[in-house]
Amino acid sequence: MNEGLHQAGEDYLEAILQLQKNYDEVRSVDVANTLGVSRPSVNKAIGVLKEKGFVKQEHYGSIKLTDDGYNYAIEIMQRHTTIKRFLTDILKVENSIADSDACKMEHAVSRETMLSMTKYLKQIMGENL
Amino acid sequence: MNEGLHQAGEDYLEAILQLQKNYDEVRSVDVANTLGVSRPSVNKAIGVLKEKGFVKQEHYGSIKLTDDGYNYAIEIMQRHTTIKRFLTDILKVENSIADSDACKMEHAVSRETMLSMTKYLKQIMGENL
DNA sequence: GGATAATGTTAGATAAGGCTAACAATAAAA
DNA sequence: TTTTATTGTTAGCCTTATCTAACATTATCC
Repeated sequence: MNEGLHQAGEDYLEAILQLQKNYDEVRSVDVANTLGVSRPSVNKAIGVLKEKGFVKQEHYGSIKLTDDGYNYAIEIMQRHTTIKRFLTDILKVENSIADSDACKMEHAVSRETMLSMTKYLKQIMGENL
Repeated sequence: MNEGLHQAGEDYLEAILQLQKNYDEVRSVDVANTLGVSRPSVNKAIGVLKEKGFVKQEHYGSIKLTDDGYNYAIEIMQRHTTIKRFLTDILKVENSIADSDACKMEHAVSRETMLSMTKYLKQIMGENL
């Protein structure tokens, strides 16, 4: 239980967090649309996330993050935000490319590097952050 | 033919390039040891790379990169080098972490971002590059 | 040069992550 | 409140990437 997830699992958590912020119920069809996968794929993925204790869902019910799932999702989202900001503000990468790169990089970067990146960003951008 | 590869395929090409630089014959057992996978896994992966025209190998013979494979491998290696240098020299990430992060990031970053990163690195590091 | 070791290959299994088709349950509309 | 549409679930298949076990081939070493 509660091991780390790979890219796919993290993407699901992140999508659920986003939807949870905008709507009071997270439906699996919305997760499917957000991620561009089929409903059965969501179903299977949610099953795994349930087993690992990141998500809860009753039969035919809506999807909810557990505390662990929420914390995990928040971390991924922060990574995304930080990396994207780094790419746009420091490296001057165009917005949409920065976003899609951040999507992939957020799963590849260690905690140590994330910390260094955050520190650097603060140091360079200062008030403009 | 000659489509792009995913992480695994790129890792194989990169390993082959490295071995090719250090030894005159690239054997699949060495690729296996380099990447920490089994010989059959290498065998199968090489089969795919052959189909895609990145590698050639005769039955029971040694592994060689095609021109396409070489160019591809060089690009991956350059990404690795650039990202690692960025992490160590700009973000001050510790060497071994920078290396393992670069290993993963090299497959996740767009050409555009690589260009920006290279430019930034030159600009900041100047002569010390 | 023949025994032994190392390497390459094949076959078949497993796991993750995706899909479609079909059915079940719920929600929406008439 | 039926009918219809949408959504959730299940079953079964595909692909990728890995593995082990077994066998084939090549190298190495007396």
